[in-house]
Amino acid sequence: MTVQAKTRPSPAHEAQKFFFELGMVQRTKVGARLAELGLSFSQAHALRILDPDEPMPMSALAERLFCDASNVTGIADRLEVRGLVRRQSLEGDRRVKALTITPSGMKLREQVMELMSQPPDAIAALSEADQRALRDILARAAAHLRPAN
Amino acid sequence: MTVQAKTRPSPAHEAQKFFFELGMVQRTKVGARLAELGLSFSQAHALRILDPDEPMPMSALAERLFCDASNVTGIADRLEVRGLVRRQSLEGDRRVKALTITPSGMKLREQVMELMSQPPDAIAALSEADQRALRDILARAAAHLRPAN
DNA sequence: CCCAAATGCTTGAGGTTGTCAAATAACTAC
DNA sequence: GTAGTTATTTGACAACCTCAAGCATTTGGG
Repeated sequence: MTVQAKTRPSPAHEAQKFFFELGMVQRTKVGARLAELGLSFSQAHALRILDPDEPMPMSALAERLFCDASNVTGIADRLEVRGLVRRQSLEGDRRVKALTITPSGMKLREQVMELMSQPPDAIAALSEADQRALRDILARAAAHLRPAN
Repeated sequence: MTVQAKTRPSPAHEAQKFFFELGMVQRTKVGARLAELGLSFSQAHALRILDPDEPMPMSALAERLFCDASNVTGIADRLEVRGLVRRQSLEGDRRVKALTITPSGMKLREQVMELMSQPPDAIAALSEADQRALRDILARAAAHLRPAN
């Protein structure tokens, strides 16, 4: 009998491999399209997170971006210079500066949303049934993100 | 009748949203674990791509990393300084420098493989059936990556 | 054979992201 | 009101990334 080098990877492990591969390709494709809009990935992601109707404190944005608050300063700077976003001291607590999207920022945000919510070709090429099943499974997985951690 | 603001997003669009969310969380978690090993994401990914048995030209690595060749110079530099990797001029064409993993690099590579192929908690928490279905669907999706593009 | 063009890598300039520690300003509680 | 917290900023530093230019080597045509 031949040597079995390793036990066969679990379904979750194999899923992870494909997941990573798809994510990597998508990230670079999206990155290229964003560059055409003059946006970095982080800038675009920030623009996407900001609520058009509700100014968001920079610390809250940092949390959503999973990064240090000092990092948000730079990102906000670059967005503000381009007139996409405005810093607005919160009344009641002038320490916190909330970010609002300008009309010009809203226009760009639309394009970013469109671009980044587009599924990768590899997923768009799946059958209707697969797409539906994928959505449902990922929805269940994403649900596990909230409660535990 | 009420105004229907937008048409309901397609399954693929919704799947993409969850996909992105899961990927984002996983990336930061893995990034933190890699930092403990003293590796950046790019360095770890490079280490993972390198074939332990077959020296890989730097240009080939650049292609796999979806980045400019000049970028690989820096990444290889940092890996080489730490003794994880060695540059080796290819005999037959001394222009190309192929990267080989050192024994010390192999040890670290093992840990990186272990770490990065671990599925995120959110996926590990799925039922066996879901994990299997997810793997199969993603495998079909990933298959679309090769031929077309 | 020899020179021009192509190829693989490196270098340098310039920009973004990211972290940490320290500074500043503003609030809160005693 | 003073001491301690909290939100943002600043500065120092490192990694990543791209582009253009440079260097060495190889290749191909005359």
